[in-house]
Amino acid sequence: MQKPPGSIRDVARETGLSIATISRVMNGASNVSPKTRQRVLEASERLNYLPNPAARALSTSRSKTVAAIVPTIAHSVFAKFIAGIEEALGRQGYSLVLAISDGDRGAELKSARKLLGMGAEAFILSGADHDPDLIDLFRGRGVPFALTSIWAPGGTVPTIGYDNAMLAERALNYLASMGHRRIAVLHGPRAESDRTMARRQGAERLQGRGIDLEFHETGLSVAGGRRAINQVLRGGSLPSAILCFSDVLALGAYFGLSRAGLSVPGDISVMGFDNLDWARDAHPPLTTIDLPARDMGLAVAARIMDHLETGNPISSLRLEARIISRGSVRDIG
Amino acid sequence: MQKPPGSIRDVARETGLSIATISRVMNGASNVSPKTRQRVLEASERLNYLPNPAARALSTSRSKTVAAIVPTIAHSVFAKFIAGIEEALGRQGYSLVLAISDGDRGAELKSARKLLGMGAEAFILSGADHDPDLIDLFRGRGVPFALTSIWAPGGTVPTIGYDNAMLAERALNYLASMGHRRIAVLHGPRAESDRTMARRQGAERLQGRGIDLEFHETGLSVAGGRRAINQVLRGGSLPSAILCFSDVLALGAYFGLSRAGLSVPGDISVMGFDNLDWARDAHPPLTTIDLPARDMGLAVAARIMDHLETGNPISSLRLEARIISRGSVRDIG
DNA sequence: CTGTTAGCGCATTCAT
DNA sequence: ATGAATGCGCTAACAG
Repeated sequence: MQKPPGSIRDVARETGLSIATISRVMNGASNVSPKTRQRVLEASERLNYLPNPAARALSTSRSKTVAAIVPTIAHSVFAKFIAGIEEALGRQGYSLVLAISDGDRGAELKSARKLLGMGAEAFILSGADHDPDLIDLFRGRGVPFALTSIWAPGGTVPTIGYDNAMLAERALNYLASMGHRRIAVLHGPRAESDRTMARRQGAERLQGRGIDLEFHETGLSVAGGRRAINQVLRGGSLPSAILCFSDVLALGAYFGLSRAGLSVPGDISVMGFDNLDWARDAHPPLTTIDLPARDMGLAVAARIMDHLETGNPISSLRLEARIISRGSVRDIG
Repeated sequence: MQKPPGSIRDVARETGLSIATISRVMNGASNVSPKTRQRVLEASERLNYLPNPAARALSTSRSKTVAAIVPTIAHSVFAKFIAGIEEALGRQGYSLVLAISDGDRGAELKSARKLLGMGAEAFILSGADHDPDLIDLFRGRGVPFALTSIWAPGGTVPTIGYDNAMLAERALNYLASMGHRRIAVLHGPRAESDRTMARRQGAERLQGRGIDLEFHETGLSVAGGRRAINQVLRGGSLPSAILCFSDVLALGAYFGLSRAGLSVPGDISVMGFDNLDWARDAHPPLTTIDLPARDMGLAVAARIMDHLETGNPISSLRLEARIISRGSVRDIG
């Protein structure tokens, strides 16, 4: 089928040099005379030569390939995260192999097996919830990996992300500082995401302490946000603010409220989580928590590559996320 | 660093068989006695053995890896597209290596070189606009590739996508059929996307024929849509409808119009392009063109794998996209 | 600075 | 149904 690409020997023959020298040039070794290097480069160009990656990988037992398994890429936080990973890896000549698990532990395990079998050297996972066999698999083979979107100090595995519980608590405190006492919290399915669970737990710490919380679990989508809003509106007395554990839900809330003829923040305040691209340009501009998804991608990738090259352990990292005050929360204090 | 994973020889030793037999079992060859197969499988399990992908690739000159280079994954049409590719590849044991070009031809070329050098067997590109060197590179090495998001029959390269010009024309015809004669068209930077260009050209075919068109080129983002709306509003007489060449722009339009106190579709109609997840749940629900992004991903992946396995040429495919009438376009006819 | 050589781990003839 | 031997293309010691 494929025309067999030229091998290192062809270049050696063409230049009258040995394959070792060609190899040196292709790997940027220093101990090659400039003239020879030049000659080799030209010949490679002429012969359209490119080192065979499989042979190289076999010889060095390095593939320079890192795998990421994410639950979805449809939500742009993940998209940004992936873009960050890809950018960092690319800068150092690494490649990204991607798999999507749809939040299913079994699918994740299966993907991991496949990717391992394709030569991935390290893995980037999301969240803390994984098939135990997965972790065993990695441990057993000494495959480096890191968990992201969470920060769980003390554990034995490196985590690079945010303190979800704390952020939720802080968001609620912010709303409280604006005078809100009765708050509805919208979030996605807890079963699908330990991040969601952590946020909810963080929020629950405020329960009672003068704050009245009502939780609404719904689908993690605009449709879900809208449905949840309908529920909220059907309730007895309206909350003065709505905290959404994702901007996607907040968008659904916007639409639902608009449909109901309620104005934000005049009638009700809305706060999000993520700081998606459109948040700034929404009407009204959405007050939300800025999650540094891209930075998270850059950070894991950097740490993983460092580990791969130096053997330094992958250290955990807590990323800062700050509240961005825009127009969707009214001070009723 | 890494504990050296067991090799085929370890399994051979453990079972007292030859490496050839182990290889046969690992590849599901038929000519192995069930008992032996069983024995091998157990030993592999026990030794935690996994065939070395590099060695396998070197021996077979197949990596079962397909590369996709997309301009971005931030827009969910692309995210869906990628998800489709990944799903189809995964089902057949292929892996996806992903690179993001940010719409830059040079970056795309560079990524392609890298991915080729990592063993990608085939490439999935977006649109028709690429560095000539890229195509030469593929041609020169006999690397299969396909262009997506466009459908350009007659060309020498396989294209799998939609007829962008025709879709734009059809969208405009739809608006015309609803009585709209004065229409503003919002679109992203033409320089960055030949799809945008094609759509605009398709739209221009309606110029004059009783339809009055005004084009607004802006950033491909919610912010861009909102800015463009401000421009539209500053113009003399208002158009009765706005056609956005992306739902993302339509969302910006919604916000911009809402800000201006204009109601959709009461004061002005809005139509999108993409049918993103939220379109159905927007308020009002967005009338748009449903682009089958996921199907497109499934289709390219399937065709590429078929080519890789059988040598059949990759055939082009025109995907259907239909208009979804929802509430954002009013019949003023 | 350059050449020689020995594997890397596996798939694959060719025998048996 | 199984085994022995060869080579895939390259890197890394070692030799000079």
